[in-house]
Amino acid sequence: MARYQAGIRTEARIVDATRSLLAEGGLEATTLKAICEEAGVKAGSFYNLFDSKEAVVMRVVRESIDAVDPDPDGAGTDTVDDLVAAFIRFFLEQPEMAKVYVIAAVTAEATDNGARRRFLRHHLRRVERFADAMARHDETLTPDAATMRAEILLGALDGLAFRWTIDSSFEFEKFALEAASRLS
Amino acid sequence: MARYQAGIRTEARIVDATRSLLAEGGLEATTLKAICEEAGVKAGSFYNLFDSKEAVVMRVVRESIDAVDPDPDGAGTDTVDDLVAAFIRFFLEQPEMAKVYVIAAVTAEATDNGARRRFLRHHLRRVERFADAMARHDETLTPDAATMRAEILLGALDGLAFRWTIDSSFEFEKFALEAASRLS
DNA sequence: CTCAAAGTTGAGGGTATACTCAAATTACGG
DNA sequence: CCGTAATTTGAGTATACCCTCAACTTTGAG
Repeated sequence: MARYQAGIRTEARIVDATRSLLAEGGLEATTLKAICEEAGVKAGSFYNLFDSKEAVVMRVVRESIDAVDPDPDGAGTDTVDDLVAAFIRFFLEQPEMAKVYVIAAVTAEATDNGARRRFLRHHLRRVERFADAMARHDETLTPDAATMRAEILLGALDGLAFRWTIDSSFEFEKFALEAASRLS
Repeated sequence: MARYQAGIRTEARIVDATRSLLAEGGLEATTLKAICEEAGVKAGSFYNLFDSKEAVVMRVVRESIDAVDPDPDGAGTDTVDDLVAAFIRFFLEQPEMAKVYVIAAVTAEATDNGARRRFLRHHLRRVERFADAMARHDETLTPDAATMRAEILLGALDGLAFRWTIDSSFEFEKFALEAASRLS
């Protein structure tokens, strides 16, 4: 038998609650208790719909990243500038979410539940997107050279974003754009 | 009355135990219980010598970073290459410690106990070291331009190191050196 | 309607954490 | 030695967390 509408609505409320808590107070504020209270649901209901707290957190983070994708359909029409702008937008518009992403990625290494591999896959896809855009713009670029440039540019963007998380007065956008112009 | 030798030795044992645990299993393995067991000390003794678990962890991380400084006395003789090499060395030789540094820096933002400011101060000092070394090498560089270059280079190094923490097969050193040559 | 499956409840299990403190013990200058 | 202050003990406190489960209610297709 198919799912009931009630369950689907509850799931949506839990996801919304998680997103709201993550955006406002980061991972620290996003306890199971808080999620359930915000969603108006008891713990048992949560575990009827999700395997773990981590599952819903990862889902929200993933959705947030996808939401700023300049080319969600993978049509191959995005430029490096588009991609850099999307990256900057993610960090400026959703700083707490970005921090959760960083923390989750770093700590995922300890727990071998496949989270690390997911992060890596996501990163590699992003590298590929950047490299493709670079190759489209400069046809003399070999694939390997494009990949290297993409890794370094993404590294710089990640590092500057990290820099900004520990000092919100850092002019992240300015430095990120400068880094992009030097590295693409 | 002055400190007893016993207390000084106990403090050293606790620091050693913490360093060993951090290096082997990261923050996750470094619980108060584990520290006390490894050091052969009860919890009460620990709190007679340290204000908190965080205090000893931060001390060990700081000492580890200082241990690879190419110019500990600040004589102003270090080159950009020296600084980059020291950075790479810290991550390659003490990967768990590096991860602890990253996690602590990211999560420090939530807790306002001054940890964030310490990280920022440390970063700014490093930026200054890089910028000075750049300015010494190229005297036409204005201080502002040198600072910007230093921030971007350090951002790239941080980002590539982060990249490496989620995939140990990533050729961190190769990419870091390439980034340094493109950005300095 | 019926009734099986989907969804919900909510108290509490299990576990881990950092940290405290009054009392006992030890170090060591005088 | 003596006495004081440094050190150590270790059982506990306080707390927070994620998650479970058996009983109950609601849904909606046939």
